Amino acid sequence: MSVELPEPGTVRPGGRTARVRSAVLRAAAEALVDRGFGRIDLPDIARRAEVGKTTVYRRWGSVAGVVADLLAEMASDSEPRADTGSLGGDLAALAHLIRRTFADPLHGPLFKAVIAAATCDAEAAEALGRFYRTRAAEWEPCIERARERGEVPAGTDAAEVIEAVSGPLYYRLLATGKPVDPAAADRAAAAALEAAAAGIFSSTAEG
Amino acid sequence: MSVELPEPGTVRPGGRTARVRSAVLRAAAEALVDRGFGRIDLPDIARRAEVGKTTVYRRWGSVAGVVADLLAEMASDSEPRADTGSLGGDLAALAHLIRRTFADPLHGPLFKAVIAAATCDAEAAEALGRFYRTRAAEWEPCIERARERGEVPAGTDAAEVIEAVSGPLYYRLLATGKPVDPAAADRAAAAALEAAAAGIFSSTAEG
DNA sequence: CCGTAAACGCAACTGGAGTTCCGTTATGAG
DNA sequence: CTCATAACGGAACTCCAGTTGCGTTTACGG
Repeated sequence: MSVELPEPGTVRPGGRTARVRSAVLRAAAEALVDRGFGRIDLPDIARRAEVGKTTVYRRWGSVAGVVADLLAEMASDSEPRADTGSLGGDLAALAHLIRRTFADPLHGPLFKAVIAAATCDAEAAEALGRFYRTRAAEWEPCIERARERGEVPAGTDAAEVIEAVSGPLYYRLLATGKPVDPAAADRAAAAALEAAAAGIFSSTAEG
Repeated sequence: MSVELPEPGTVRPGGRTARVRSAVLRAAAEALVDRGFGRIDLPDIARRAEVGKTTVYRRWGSVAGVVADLLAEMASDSEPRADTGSLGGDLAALAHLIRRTFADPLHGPLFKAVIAAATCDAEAAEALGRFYRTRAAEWEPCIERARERGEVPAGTDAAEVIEAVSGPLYYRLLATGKPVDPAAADRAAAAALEAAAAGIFSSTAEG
């Protein structure tokens, strides 16, 4: 008697269904870049994707839903982490990766859109959280190697270090509007390194 | 021959005009809190404010416009800065001020809404930038006093220090979705202090 | 207190976002 | 290859956000 309603696209995910999905995600990225999150709607995306708008409403339901799916797609091709031989070098690499992403004419607007979507929609927020957990796990070995080298104390929390590097750059992008330039990236990395070395991010540190 | 078009509300800013403005801003804040930036529109705000929707369209034009004005209003009642006698104490006070703001059932959602508006609308972005410049100027004396006490080197940039404290907290709120708890606030303040003391935010520091 | 015009607000209109219905295409199991 | 049905797409519909026109209220200068 239970009525099962599987999400459209989950039972027959191949062929046309897959083509439609990739067309919609590509169209959404394009629309986000040249109009911004606040100025697009599903008919807009459907037109660009050359797909029936009914389909987009049925499978994604809202712009935020499409963005959440787009984000899941982006998470799958994760950037490789650095391995420069020192924590300072690795953190600088991370900071500059973030900076370059923001400066990129494609990915910059996309990231702002994704953050905007996350503030409006729980599903998008969840997708964004997953994305950053994945990213943090990817870079965790850098901190582990630094611990082995004795650059940071045992018990240093990798996620905290990454947060300290990323935070100021995101703050610039989203809050103050100041440019996220190379100098800002260097400072963020250097500050995080200094704090990590001092044991600020170590759980076994002074209470 | 030049056609002047003053913004509505600028020529006769008193009496009814002022009442309408405060009613609209109050209604907008209420709507933002219990529906979120992505789910409100101007007719919604006009209904809550018991004001003609024509008026709201004429004076503010869009939800982002209302949010920008709301932000300007919020900036005017600026929080007082701390003066605990040590930079560590002052930065911790700042971090906890931010944390309490995010946790506040009124201001928390409001801040997320404001950031979302800034990603969608240039005017809102500009208003947000002004807000943070004001906030940074307000707290700048803390760093100045720290320099006099010899806690940080000369040439330490106050805005950079504030950015280092605030950034990780905003990153949690907007990107990872991890809770902005007291421990996170303490870490952010401690990390910024460590980096500042090491001269990372000093313009005269090692090149 | 009066008069001008700034600002408001009602009502009627319009365009398009979001929904529903149903016929068509084509996936994937057998 | 065949068939059941998942998924798509056109078309028609509804509803309301956003706009316009115009009459009413009222701030504020004199």
